[in-house]
Amino acid sequence: MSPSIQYFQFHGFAHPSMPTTLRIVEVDKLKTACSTCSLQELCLPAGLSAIELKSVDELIARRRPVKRGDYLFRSGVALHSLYAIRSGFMKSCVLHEDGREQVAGFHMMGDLMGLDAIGTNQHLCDAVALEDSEVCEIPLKDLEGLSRNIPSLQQHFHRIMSREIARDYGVMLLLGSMRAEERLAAFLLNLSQRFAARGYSPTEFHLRMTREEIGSYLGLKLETVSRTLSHFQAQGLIAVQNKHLRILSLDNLKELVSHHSCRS
Amino acid sequence: MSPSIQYFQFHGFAHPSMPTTLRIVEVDKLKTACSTCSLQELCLPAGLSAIELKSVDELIARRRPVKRGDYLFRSGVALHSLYAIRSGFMKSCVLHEDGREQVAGFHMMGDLMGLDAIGTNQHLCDAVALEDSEVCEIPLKDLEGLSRNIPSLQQHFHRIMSREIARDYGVMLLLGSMRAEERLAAFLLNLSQRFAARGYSPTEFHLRMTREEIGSYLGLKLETVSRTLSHFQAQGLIAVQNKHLRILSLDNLKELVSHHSCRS
DNA sequence: CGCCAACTTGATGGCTGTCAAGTCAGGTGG
DNA sequence: CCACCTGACTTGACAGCCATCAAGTTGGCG
Repeated sequence: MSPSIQYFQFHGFAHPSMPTTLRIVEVDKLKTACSTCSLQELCLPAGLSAIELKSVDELIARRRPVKRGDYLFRSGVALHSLYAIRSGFMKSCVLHEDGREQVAGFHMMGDLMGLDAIGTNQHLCDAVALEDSEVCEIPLKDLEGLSRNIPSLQQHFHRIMSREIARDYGVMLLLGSMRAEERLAAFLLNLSQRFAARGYSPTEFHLRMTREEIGSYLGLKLETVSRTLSHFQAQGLIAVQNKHLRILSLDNLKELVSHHSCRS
Repeated sequence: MSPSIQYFQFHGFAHPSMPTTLRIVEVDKLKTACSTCSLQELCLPAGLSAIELKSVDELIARRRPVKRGDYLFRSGVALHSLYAIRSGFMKSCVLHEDGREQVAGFHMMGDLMGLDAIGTNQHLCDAVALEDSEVCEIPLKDLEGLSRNIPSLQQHFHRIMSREIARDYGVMLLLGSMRAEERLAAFLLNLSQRFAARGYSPTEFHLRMTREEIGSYLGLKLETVSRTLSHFQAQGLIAVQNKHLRILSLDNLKELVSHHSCRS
């Protein structure tokens, strides 16, 4: 699928088997830099000039693979870096004191994770890879330092944090005032949009998460998610088999979300 | 209650009846500056040195009164400034396309409003005063400029945005996995904490919002809010009469939130 | 082939939304 | 000062949506 060549070193990062002082520079190192990354328009460097982009390249401490099921970070640990997802798919889970757990979001390429931890310098949620992924590690201190010199970087960073707040407002609206069908329709449309923004099909994709994780995110039980998906399929809105999903009528789904019948 | 003296001018702001070039400096002008504001530990300038504080003073474009029921800003309008609440109580409402509306948060002294608008340069929610209030207007561009020169201001601004994200995660958890009683208990405890942090009684306060607004925020109907409050009262957890509320047992309320029986 | 997690589908019950009626508080005008 | 009115609130009866419990199916993997 996407090129999965392992680069030994990027910036200040050496392969474990190498002395840390030895830095191996790959011939095509630039291919892994922000300046040549296909996600640059979605990710942190969006809107920067070529020169500024080079500075951001230097910001990335290293790229780090995260295997499916592994934690990128855990709730409670100190914040070191933010993480930009380069490839793959992740979820973030908020933990309640009493063990209650809820999926707070699903994250894909170009998304920045760890923003919630800046406030306390301590991660407030777990980040788990739902498929083999790769992230770019961005030390917060370095980012703050650089954004003092590059106003457009500073602004874009603020924009990213603000967008996260706006996204949360949307989720709050969803959880607070929508019925099961509307929630699921909104969820599918959201995934559709985000895949489309990344150059994938907006109508056919793979659900990387389980029904239970979808339910947790939407405030529903997994049985309700399953039932509702079946219902959508019976109505001819989607075609779903296991984790493979095809949207047959984007319009009808959209109508479902805005044509809320009850729970005014 | 709080001193409600009207200062004609602060920085770059003149009373309408005065020529804008004339600046009247009040004798006790300093009393209205961040450097002498009692909220400084809660608000934007938290953690700054005395010198840095003076720079932040200059940041405040003006103070602006907002009467009960008035809008501080409306969804859709361009973002000019962030607003720090100096006194009073406000709500923010997200609007769904189809007219559905939900209270996204309640805000009191020291809170910063408008953070969700940075992403699009356009406000995404309405801000309405629930009682006569006063806000400090902070032009975003100026704030971004100053925070480039004062790292601790930059960090604190990031902290504030991050805290907002963390708060939203809490609300998502509440909306997604709690039952009506737990939601309301969590809501009352949250208010209690915030009042306490501002030097008010944590156990006795005035509910500035209607039952309907509480319900909207918590994803419940106003009848359910009313019933649950009555239920709490019958159990001896609170004493409520109209908008006056007294918490009789903080511990039992806390237990309610963490001792979730159902909806695992 | 067999096991297990993930999923589907059905039956039942409870929480909370909906509808309705009545009470209360605050403000206005006579 | 009181009657009146309106919006906010309370309380009750009922119903619907979704959680819960349960059983069965599917798919992936060793």
